[in-house]
Amino acid sequence: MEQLNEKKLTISDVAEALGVSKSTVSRAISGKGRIGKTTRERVLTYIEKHNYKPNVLAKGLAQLKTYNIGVMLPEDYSVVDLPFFQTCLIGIEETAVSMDYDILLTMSRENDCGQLVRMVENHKVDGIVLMRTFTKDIHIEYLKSQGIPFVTVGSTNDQDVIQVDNDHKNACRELISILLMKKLSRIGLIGGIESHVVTQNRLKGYIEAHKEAGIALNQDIVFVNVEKEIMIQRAVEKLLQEQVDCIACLDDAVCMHVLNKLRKEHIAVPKQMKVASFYDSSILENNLPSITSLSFNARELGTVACKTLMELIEGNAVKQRTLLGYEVILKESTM
Amino acid sequence: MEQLNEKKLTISDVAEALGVSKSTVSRAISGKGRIGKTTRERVLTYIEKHNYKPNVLAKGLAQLKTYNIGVMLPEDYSVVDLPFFQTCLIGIEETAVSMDYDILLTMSRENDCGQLVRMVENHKVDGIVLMRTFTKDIHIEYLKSQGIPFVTVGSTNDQDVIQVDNDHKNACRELISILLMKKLSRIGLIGGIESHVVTQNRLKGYIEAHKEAGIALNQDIVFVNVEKEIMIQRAVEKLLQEQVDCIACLDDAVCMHVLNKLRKEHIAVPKQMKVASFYDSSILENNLPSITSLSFNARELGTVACKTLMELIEGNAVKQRTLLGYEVILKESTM
DNA sequence: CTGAAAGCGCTTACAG
DNA sequence: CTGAAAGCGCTTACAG
Repeated sequence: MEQLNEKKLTISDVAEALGVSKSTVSRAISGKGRIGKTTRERVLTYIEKHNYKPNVLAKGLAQLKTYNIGVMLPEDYSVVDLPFFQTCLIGIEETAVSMDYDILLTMSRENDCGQLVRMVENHKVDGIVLMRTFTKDIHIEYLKSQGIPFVTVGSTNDQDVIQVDNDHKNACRELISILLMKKLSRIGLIGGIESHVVTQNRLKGYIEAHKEAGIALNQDIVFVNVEKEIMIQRAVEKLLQEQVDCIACLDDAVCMHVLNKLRKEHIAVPKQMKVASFYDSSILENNLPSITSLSFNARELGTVACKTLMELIEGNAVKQRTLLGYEVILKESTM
Repeated sequence: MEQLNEKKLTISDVAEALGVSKSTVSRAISGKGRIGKTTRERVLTYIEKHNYKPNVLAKGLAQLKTYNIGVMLPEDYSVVDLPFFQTCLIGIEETAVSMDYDILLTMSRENDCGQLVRMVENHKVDGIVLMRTFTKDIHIEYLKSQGIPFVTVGSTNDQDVIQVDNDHKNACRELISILLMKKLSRIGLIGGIESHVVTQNRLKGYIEAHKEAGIALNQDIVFVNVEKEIMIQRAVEKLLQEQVDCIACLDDAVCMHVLNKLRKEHIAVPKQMKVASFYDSSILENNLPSITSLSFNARELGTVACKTLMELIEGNAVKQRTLLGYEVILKESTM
């Protein structure tokens, strides 16, 4: 590490110093091609000692690879979602690094894939992870048109897209089933953006759980596309009028607002109203009472997404859709 | 955009199609070197029409540049800090992209600079932005030893390090001064990690404000290194015993806990106790009462940091330290 | 098992 | 103003 100002070693330097050809050095390092065991070890010892590191750029140029994967992070996500993306990103990064890849980060907005186009056209990445999906997704359209390897974190209905997601439908179904079994037969739903595939999957789970329990669905207690505080408050008011037993929130931001509203109305949780959330961000962590919720392993999601992308880049076959598990965490708010 | 499966154009293809040399094409694109106006336009029109994009890898290899900057994000930050880093990152990204650079993202832990070393040794970046600094910072040590361009977001006492930060000392001084002028002469302080330079700067501001107001400092109402909930609760108890007029929190996570504790103790804010925070994350956004706090422009911070790094990479002189502004936002909690 | 050579797609002195 | 050539640091058929 003392090599301040010392010029970086190249493969030629190593070859010259050892009296072998560049090809030999290259083979010793990559492990590809036939090479004598002793030669190999001489090279390895030398580069170890002199801290030679190949220039990934040059390597990439020769192989027409970049050893970068692009990660598209939504630019506009809220505090609630941040920990999820952060943790997922850690999973991606760890996996990438373990395969000697790096992460090229870029931000996306729903209707602008300029950054994505730029990254692809500039030949800066070998593949891409899309961290969010829309029902009509121009990013996906573009990537498909280019034939570049990519996977999405989160589901799409597009059968051609390689995707990795938590099993939101079954997670939801299970949580709602449990609540229904607790004799909470009127479970209100608040939150979620309808154009997000995940919202649709959660709704499916909600519906299935009711079907399984033989309980009729009541559309009047389902409030989708409700995200702003005022709208949430109104939704809660209506749910109170409808005398639901429990309010299930599509995410923690919504849940937070629901809890605030209930506090204002002097409705005690869980005594007078049960509450559950389909998400478990750290934002609700310290709430009293503690909140029953679904829990997902974001890091694992990142890991699996990245591994899948790697397979894709290397031309291996992968599952078109990978669904990861979930946990139902029962806490005070539904006791 | 219809070029699915069509092979990427290279500079040779363009040269051949136009009956000129590769050098000419290169010059037309880069704008470097003498070139005839008409030739130049012919080339530009052609590449525009056929959507030719230079291979940045090859360009980089020829120039020994990568057109990437590395951004080190702390891996372990909390919900409170996330929006800050996120917004700052957006500023960095926008600036980088505008200069045709990309962001190589990596995570750091306090005592592990493995990822950083990897990124540098693999020749993957032309410069680096460190998103967080420590008083004794191995990342900084390493980068200095390598002589690679880098800037830090956040302050260091190291005079050799190019740094960009908000003026936390003066921000703090001004907020505390205002509070002191409001006849709140006993202002307790809670939170902050002493080894962070920012904490030291905030403390300096706190001290200066007292000096200017001619009010004696009282060490008994200053609680640094208090981060966990239980410790914060104890600190609040002690501050209540000491009968302070106001509690100033080093950040919003701490403030959140302070507010919870006060609520538990049935102390009304602001009636019985004023509260202020040195930070304005969105986490406290919806609090009632609204919380007086300092406000910083994270995006601008990112922009300036990135611009500074660019100058550095291009070998231009830059200010060793750039201090950006702040706002004091007075709200209900100190009324 | 090893080497010489061509090539990846660009840039940049050097001639002309 | 333009071109031929060398070079950036690697990889990889092709010979031997």
